[in-house]
Amino acid sequence: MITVIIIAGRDVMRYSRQREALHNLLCSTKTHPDAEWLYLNLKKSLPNLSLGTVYRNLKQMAENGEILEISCKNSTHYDGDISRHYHIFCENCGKILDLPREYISVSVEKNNIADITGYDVLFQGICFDCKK
Amino acid sequence: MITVIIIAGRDVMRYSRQREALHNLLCSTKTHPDAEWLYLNLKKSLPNLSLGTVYRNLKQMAENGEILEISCKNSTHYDGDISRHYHIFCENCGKILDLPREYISVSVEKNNIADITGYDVLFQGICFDCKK
DNA sequence: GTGAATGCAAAAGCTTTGCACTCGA
DNA sequence: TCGAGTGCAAAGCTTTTGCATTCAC
Repeated sequence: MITVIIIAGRDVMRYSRQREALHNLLCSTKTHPDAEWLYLNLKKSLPNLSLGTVYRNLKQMAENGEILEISCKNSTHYDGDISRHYHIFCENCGKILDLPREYISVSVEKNNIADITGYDVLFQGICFDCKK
Repeated sequence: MITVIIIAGRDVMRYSRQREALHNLLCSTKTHPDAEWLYLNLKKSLPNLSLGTVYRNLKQMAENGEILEISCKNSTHYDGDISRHYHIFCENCGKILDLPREYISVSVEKNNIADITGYDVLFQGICFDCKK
């Protein structure tokens, strides 16, 4: 008899300087950058960094729930803040801003279409900087 | 004295068989297709149709508010139903389903971050078909 | 007739992937 | 040591664009 034990959950992950730097940078900025921006900014401290590594790690961290992915017009942005909050896409300058939870209330009733496991609200608007 | 009158709004648009077919197809399906699907399905009745034309018209119609754009993981989907409703992305099969307005309530309070002009809620979940 | 829209194909993003090498445990 | 993670470059997708041609008005 053969017993196969499948252990669910993420694979063992080794420490990597690149992934740590990526996570640190993402947590220290509020600009919701894309992969390209992260790559260019990390190049300063990690000159050998490659874009493939950035994408690989972002994908991995997003799957593990360590960071958030924000799907926006034709490109993906990332957020190191995984607390429940929402985003506003400024139609004028393209920036993505945080909209804290207290401004919004969302309630979902039971339905027979799907079991809802989560949701994301992306607002459109004109940010305070652009209004001026 | 020179008077310049700027007329806001969309440019004059000529009728085009391709655009009409695209809009008809989009309004007659509930599957929230992407450009590729629309292209392949219209090829049957418009054999000379090109993918560039599909993209050009989708972009144009979305800008005019005639159709909706749904930004999803790494590709854009479209919806011919522009009435206020929400979407569920099934994490199992990848389908996008409609979630009628009555199941959801969203309220946004005044804030000093941005003037909010609209929003989109994308739910994640497991659809009824996949649950079975 | 005029120029908006098309078809085609090339180019331009963005993202993933194969492979040899490096480095963490 | 050994295999997960990296760097590099090529490939894969999706989307845009330039240009000659077609077609709506």
